[in-house]
Amino acid sequence: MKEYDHKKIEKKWQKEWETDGLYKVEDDVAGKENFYQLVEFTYPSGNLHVGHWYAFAVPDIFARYKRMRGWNVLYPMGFDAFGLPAENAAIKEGADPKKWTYDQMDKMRGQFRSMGAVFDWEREVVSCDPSYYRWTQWMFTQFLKNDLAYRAVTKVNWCPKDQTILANEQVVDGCCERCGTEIMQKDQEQWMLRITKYADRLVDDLEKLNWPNSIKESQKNWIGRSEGSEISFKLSTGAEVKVFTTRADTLFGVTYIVLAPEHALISNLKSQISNWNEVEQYISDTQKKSELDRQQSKEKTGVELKGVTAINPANGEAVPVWIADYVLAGYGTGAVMAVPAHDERDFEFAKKYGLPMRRVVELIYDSKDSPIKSELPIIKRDAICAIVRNPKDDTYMCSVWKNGIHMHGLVTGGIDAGENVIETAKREIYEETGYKNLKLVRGPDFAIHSKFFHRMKKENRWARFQYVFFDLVDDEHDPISEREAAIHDIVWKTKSEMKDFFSVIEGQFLNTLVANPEYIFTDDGITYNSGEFSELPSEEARQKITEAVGGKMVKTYRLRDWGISRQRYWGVPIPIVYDPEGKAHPIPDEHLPWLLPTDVDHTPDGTAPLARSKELLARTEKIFGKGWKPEVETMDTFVDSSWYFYRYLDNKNEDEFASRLRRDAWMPVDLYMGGPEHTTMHLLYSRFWVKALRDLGLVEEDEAYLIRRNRGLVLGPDGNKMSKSKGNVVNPDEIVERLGADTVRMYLAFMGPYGVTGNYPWDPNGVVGVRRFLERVWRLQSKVNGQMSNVASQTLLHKTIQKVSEDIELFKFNTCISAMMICLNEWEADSEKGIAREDFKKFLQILAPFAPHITDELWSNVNGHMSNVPSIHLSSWPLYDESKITEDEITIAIQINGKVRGTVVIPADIEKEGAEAYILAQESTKKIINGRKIERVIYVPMRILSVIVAE
RNA sequence: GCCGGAGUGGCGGAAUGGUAGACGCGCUCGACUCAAAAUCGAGUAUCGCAAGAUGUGAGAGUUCAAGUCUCUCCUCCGGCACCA
Repeated sequence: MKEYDHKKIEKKWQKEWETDGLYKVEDDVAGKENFYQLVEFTYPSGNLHVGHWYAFAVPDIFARYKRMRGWNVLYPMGFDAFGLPAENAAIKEGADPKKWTYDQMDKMRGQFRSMGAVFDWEREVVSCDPSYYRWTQWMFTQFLKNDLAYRAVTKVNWCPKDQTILANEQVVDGCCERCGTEIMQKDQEQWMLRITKYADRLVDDLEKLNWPNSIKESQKNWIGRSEGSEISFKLSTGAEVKVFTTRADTLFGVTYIVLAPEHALISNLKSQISNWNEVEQYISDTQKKSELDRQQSKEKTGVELKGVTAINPANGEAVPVWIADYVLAGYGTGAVMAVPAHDERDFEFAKKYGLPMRRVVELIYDSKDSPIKSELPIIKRDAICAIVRNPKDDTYMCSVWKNGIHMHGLVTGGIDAGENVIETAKREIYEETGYKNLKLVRGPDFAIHSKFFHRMKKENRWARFQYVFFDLVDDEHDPISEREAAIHDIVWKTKSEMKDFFSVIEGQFLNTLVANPEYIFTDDGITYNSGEFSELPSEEARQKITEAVGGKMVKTYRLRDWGISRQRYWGVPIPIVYDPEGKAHPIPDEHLPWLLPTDVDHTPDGTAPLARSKELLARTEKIFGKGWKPEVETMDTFVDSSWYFYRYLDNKNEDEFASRLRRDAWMPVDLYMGGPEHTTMHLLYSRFWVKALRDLGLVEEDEAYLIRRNRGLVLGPDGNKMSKSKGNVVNPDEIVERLGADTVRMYLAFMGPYGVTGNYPWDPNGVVGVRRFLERVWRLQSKVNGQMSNVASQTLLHKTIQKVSEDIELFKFNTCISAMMICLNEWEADSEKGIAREDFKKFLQILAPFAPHITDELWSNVNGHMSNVPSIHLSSWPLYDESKITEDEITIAIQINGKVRGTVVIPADIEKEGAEAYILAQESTKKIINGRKIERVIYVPMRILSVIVAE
């Protein structure tokens, strides 16, 4: 037997597969269903790193498995070849971006081939190729004609280092996602795509996708839909301000309104504003602040617009109008109504500037101790709840009810006619506890509404307890009446003890109140002090109040339209020309592709390099006439990747981006595996793109990716993210050279489950472990003989087939490999008997997707080239035989009082009742039970016998 | 702060509510060898000589039985964040 020579074997089979066209994919194969598996096409960085292997070689296991399962699988490959990195690298090396990119792609194709993946290179897609971007341009013109693309002046994110505009999605913490430079805000005209038109569908359609919850939630967060009301406030000047609020239920609590400094109305009010200088100063100060500064400044600032007031439409009250930069111009209506009693930010602002607050929503809860009885009427009461602190030891007065009527645990009582809250509280404290020297420290302010059944009075109560806080002045107290003494005891509890003492809601609320003197109530509750809208649940109040003041319920989104203009060279030219009047026209279809000119110095200087192209201008004038000017901006590369999966289907089609026939054959993508970094960018953009194409009647589906799985990250051996500066980069070429592609593929699959976002350090020893496994498989061929397999090894094999078949469907490649290792371990331990050829062949088949080269070699070796199947990869996935998996004997664990004390082996064919008696009759069981009285027996077939005995 | 996810040996990780730590790495001992590597065999959660006890971020709960279910809390990762 020769040694396992991975180099020779891998080279041989890669060549063989290519010669035989083994992985060429037809669109329609009789008797087979199509399966479209996708991974994001890669950027041509010029060098394949471990991340690429993890991204492409591991999913290849699944693609190969699906093929063996009888699917016609398309798992294509291509290059996302436009964009900044190529351009920057080219500039750095003084090379032409095009040449540089094509050179890198050549290098990478060779590296990709060493993976032994099933890519059909005939279908390759290259986004910077005119045959591709012709369709990117065409789609843009279609969007333009259907009002999905438009040109507008907007605030844009400008990266001073890369000298280009960035999409919101490309700005992270106020810095450029790519180079980390702090971005600037700038007004600029650019081409926009109307993604906001799809905001609702982008949220709602997530429902039907088999995607991880985390991606769905991230996309929802990103879109940031919030449902609220738009309400108009009339100003004293006659103008009107619309505000957006999600809390219309608090409208009666408005004590001022705030406009964003950029609000368009402000300049119109100039003549009425008495402190205009101050206002103007504030606005210009705000404009000078960078976005980052504005986000990070915690201290709220603002200026009152003196001489102007706003009328609260709910109660006709005049309230002051302020401008402040905590209100964002770009969200909602750029103006808010301020309710300091129920909003943290308004509260902070009001506190700083001495603005009043008014509480209009209170907490309400239904008692769980004593729930109301639905057949009885509910009687409302005003009541107090006294919180009495002993300042000496910081404990609080609580009462323990002796007769089980416990409802509150504090001193409470109804307010009598003509009595005020403080008097009531003092009277109740005296009656119940005898203490008489009290100092009022706070209240009455907060109130909570409690609905409960009053057990002594036998009636339903809806009590509004107003909280009053006292400190004990001294310990002096009188004896209390016998009647009071009979129902409760007074105990003193610390803050933390109180938490456990009360029912959950009450305790939490109380603790918050006690701990935080500045607590404000921001939750939904029940309205109060709100005129005819009082005592309504928040939800209901929002609707009724909005309607009553002539407002409307609206949805607002955080998502902005997608700006696609880039002032760089290496991208798709935006297919637009301007006539002599400056009006934009799409380039007609017959002039597409609208080629990227080559006569350009593309050193970035903040202006679009295409503006310097004589070639482009000349072409424009030649086709459209003198005075016409070309658009000089290029497109964001996220446009290219928004539709690339269609082009794989029909990459040579010159008449359409993809024919209906091909699209019907393959779309939607069945399985999309990729990186978590694409969650709110590529995945959102391309979902929008597909929906837009569908609305234009260009495709059938409105979601392109049925199943999405995000992969994890491979870290360096030191547990850190691989980076050149840390010197922890693992070079896959070197490992492939030394240990083989099969080993690298399998090791990456073995590190942990695929399709979950986890981080796995690359363990150099771990790779060797996988290599050892393959060597042992290799050596096992010498034990293969033509004999019938024995029962034990068959049982093992079929269990292994079952485990691998099940786990591979769940992308748990790690446990598949583990199962195959177990099988090999046991076969080896028992190897004198030899391995039946048929068993070994089945084992190779389940290993084939993981290690395609070595298995094809061994397959041809054990078959002696006599097989009618020339490659193992054309064979069918072996099915396990249920009858071979069942064991004759099973091991049952014996549990005594919940603890495992031993095991018993029983014949597998004993019925449930029989088994119980059989196990109990075993000597070993009796020994464990040791004569104790059996009180209960629970038998779980195949697993465990749980015995409860008297101690 | 809000939303989502995760916490298990020295490490990566296994465990339909049913014998926690499979499999791999590492480590220890042994065989082979002049020696080393490779390979093979035995062992490897913690404490304990052992019997046994303890153990899945912390604490409660449900259950005959909890890594798994429920609640509270802590830590880490991802998304959003002065978003009204």
